[in-house]
Amino acid sequence: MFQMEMENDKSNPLLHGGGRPTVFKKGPWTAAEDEILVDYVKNYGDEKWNDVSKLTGLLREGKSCRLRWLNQLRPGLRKDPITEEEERQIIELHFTMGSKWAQMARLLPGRTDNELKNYWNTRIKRCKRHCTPLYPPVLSSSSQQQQPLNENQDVNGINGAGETRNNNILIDQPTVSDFQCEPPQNMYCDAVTSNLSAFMDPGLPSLQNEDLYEVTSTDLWL
DNA sequence: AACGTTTCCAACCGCTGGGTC
DNA sequence: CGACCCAGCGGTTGGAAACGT
Repeated sequence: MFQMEMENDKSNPLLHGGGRPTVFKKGPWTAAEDEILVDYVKNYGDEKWNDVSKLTGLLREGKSCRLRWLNQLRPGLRKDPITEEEERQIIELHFTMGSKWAQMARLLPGRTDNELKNYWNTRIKRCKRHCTPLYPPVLSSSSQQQQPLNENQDVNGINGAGETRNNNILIDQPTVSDFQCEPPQNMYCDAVTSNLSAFMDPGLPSLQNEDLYEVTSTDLWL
């Protein structure tokens, strides 16, 4: 058993004198630590994270073990880059759910909440720099229509966390003032592009001579 | 080649809510 | 019913890699 092996290994730096250690290791995980954690989950399941150090001698906080397992080690995780289709889904989901990363991750098999959060933070930075909208007008304009309530919404429009809502849509995202430049008074986007692909890359030119749709700053800077 | 900037991502921190005593 | 513990979650940070000049 891995636990016995570890306890007998006097040279193992991960060992401690029994019980829960008072000081836990931090920083990047080693392959050896990963192996111990995977072994623990095989034997005890992916709950009781505070027992990991006690049962395996691993000098990691339960919290850290849980995170490592969920985000890196558990089976079924996808390691490939986020696809265009997934990007569309993330944008749509964020538009309707706000920053509910864990809920969003459940709808995107193989992706983790951390991954989605990282993606979105990068997107925010990119949009700020390019002065482009976080959400495409296609979504923004549809917000004027009835949307299904999500489970976190109350009936008042503003919740206790300071999040505001547009109709029934919970929105917690950077405000206009968070962006480096002023929002445009108006802006033209290609309405023919009813899917979101034109907005995947904010660097793409959006001005067209034909089939233009005027997007107000309200649409763009919710 | 060197340097600065941007992007990506793993990991930590602090808070919250549910369960238990 | 309050105190405590713990799992879960979202926000944030920091380092490495990639990219641009």
